Amino acid sequence: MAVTIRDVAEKAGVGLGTVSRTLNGAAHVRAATRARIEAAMRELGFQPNPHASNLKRATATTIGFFFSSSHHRPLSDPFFSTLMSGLADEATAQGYDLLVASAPADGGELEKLERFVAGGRVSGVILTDTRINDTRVEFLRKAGTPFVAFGRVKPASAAPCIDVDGRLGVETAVKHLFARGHTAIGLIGLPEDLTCAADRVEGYRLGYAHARRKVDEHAIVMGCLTESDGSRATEALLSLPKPPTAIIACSDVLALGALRAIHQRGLEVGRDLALVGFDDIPLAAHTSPPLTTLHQPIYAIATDLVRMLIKRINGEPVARKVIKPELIERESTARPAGSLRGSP
Amino acid sequence: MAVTIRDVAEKAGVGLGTVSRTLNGAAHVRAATRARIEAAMRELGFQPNPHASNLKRATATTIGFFFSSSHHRPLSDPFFSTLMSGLADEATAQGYDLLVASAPADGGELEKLERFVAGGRVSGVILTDTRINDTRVEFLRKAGTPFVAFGRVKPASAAPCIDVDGRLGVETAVKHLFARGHTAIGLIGLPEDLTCAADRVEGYRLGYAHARRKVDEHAIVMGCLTESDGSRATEALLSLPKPPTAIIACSDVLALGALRAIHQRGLEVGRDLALVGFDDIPLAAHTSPPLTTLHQPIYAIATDLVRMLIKRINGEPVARKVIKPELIERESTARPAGSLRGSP
DNA sequence: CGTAGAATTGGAAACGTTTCCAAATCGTTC
DNA sequence: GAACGATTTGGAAACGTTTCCAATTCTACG
Repeated sequence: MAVTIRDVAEKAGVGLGTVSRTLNGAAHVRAATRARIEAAMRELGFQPNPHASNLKRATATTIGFFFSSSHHRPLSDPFFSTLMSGLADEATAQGYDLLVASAPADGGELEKLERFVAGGRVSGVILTDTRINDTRVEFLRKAGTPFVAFGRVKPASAAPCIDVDGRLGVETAVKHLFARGHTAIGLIGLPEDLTCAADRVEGYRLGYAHARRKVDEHAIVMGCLTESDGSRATEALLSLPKPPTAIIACSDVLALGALRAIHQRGLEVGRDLALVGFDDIPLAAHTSPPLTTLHQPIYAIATDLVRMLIKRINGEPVARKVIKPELIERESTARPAGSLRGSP
Repeated sequence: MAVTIRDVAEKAGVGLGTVSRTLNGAAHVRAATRARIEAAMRELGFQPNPHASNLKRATATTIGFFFSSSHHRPLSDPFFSTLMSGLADEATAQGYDLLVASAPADGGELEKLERFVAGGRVSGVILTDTRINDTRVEFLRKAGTPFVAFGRVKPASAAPCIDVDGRLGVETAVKHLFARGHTAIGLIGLPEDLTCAADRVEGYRLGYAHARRKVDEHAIVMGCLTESDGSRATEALLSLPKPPTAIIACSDVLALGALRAIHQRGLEVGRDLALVGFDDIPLAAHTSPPLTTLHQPIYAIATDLVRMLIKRINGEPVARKVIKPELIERESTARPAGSLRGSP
């Protein structure tokens, strides 16, 4: 049987309470006593039993990360694993455990979430890819569980969140392309139920409005989040009677698909067509040609989410954050439209 | 305060023990009684407190997944997130929680692992990317914690594992390339402390031996696991006095780097040079040209690891598994060597 | 209907902490 | 050195389960 607080107390010749106080911040313990207790702990190899303390405290030092397994985002999206790593690193650094659960968006999501929250299994939850009318948000708000989200949260009062300003991002991209002489820009959008989807389309329209140009509604294709979706959407765009000379894909994985579709048409990105992605996954710098894209600092966002959640758990006020995506210019948009092959 | 087992017992007019038994498999509870108890549970919205049961049972229904954050594999490797998803899905499906922790391979890894294991925080651990003389294996073996690993485990008695037969895989690739008329094949290897690294090099040598050819030691370049490493290694291979006409990269991410480096030299994969990857990440089917690669069923491996671990936790015997990677032929090796531009 | 044996049931004790209150000790000041 | 407040300390009770044993209730059979 493992060594308990009682063994430590006995060995150090003190009471149970004193050992417990030493464990938790050492308030009201004389330095000499504490030293003795700590020595005893070391000597006995004492490890506090988390279950006992969780039970008594009716909470856990555990953060829950909940993601939809089969929603839109493919499992292999580098976005996801970078986020995951940031969460794990920061949670560990802050002395929290990270509990991970997945559920298909369509079925049993709330049940999973309930189990997650029930009995204080976690002290707070992190959501990602928030949706319009997100039932998870509603559920957590009702349950009174502290949570934060990556992606806008609808009743702003429900929880703080980190949101990347996709509107600004796409608008910047559109302006960038217009500045390089493009006139017809295609947009590959995200699944419409994601909060960020509408934003990005809006940014697209803003960019057009700013240039006093009229949006060709056929040049907006809504996709999902996989590479194949990107290819398909690009096919559609290139088959338009008046195909665009530039394409903005709302995620890098979509852009990778676009890259391939363009290539398969015998065209070359950067020479025949411009392409802009969104995310700046590490791979984006390494495609051929390297991809101009809107950078989201995903790892930093992940660590920040953890810090925000912990503050929230501790009852401190936390403000929502909006991050401006930065346009990373690479070769996929290097050539001005006028010099593109096949341009008028 | 939450509703407890005691409230349920009272409401259903039964004793504590009966409710508890109903919760855990309903052994020795009459159907009528159980129905009454379940009704009471539903009515009161009872959720068992996991901390209490963990404390009493001195264990948790929790699986720990431990990964090295900054070892070699980049955070964004799709390999990793696919694995992660498989673990999460299967653990959830089996009624287990998944606890995730990361630590840099060089510092504090064992301390993290200890905290992980201490006090029964997890009932078993899953490791990945096992290393030669892996201290984690040693630690877990000594601690008596059930664990399984993705990657060979050295004292085979320590734990069951799933290993992909990299030797066979690379040998197959070499044979495939020889069969297509190649004579000089470069190999981009993995970090040498990984158990799988040596295997793959060995497979390479076997393939050469089988063809009664002599290995050019300069054609073996050890890399890490990032895209840039792949580029760098490819640069080195292409700068050899007698550059290879085909390259095998020991991971798809490395192959992506190779793809770029080759492209930057003005060469084209599939036309001027053949390329084979390892992993078959989803992207591999979508590069240009699509990548011939050795398929590892990562998601299936992940779910299987979970099942194996649970068996192990329950004391059932579990055998190690060796998976044969399957060569997926795509266009990156489509053309026989004789037709390659610049071939003799 | 009685009885043995099996199946079901009730409830006390225990898991290892934290938390509270009362008791003991300390340090100051008169 | 007495008195007093502040600080430190000890330990019982409680957190919500599980698990055991003993007690009770069934079932089947003569």
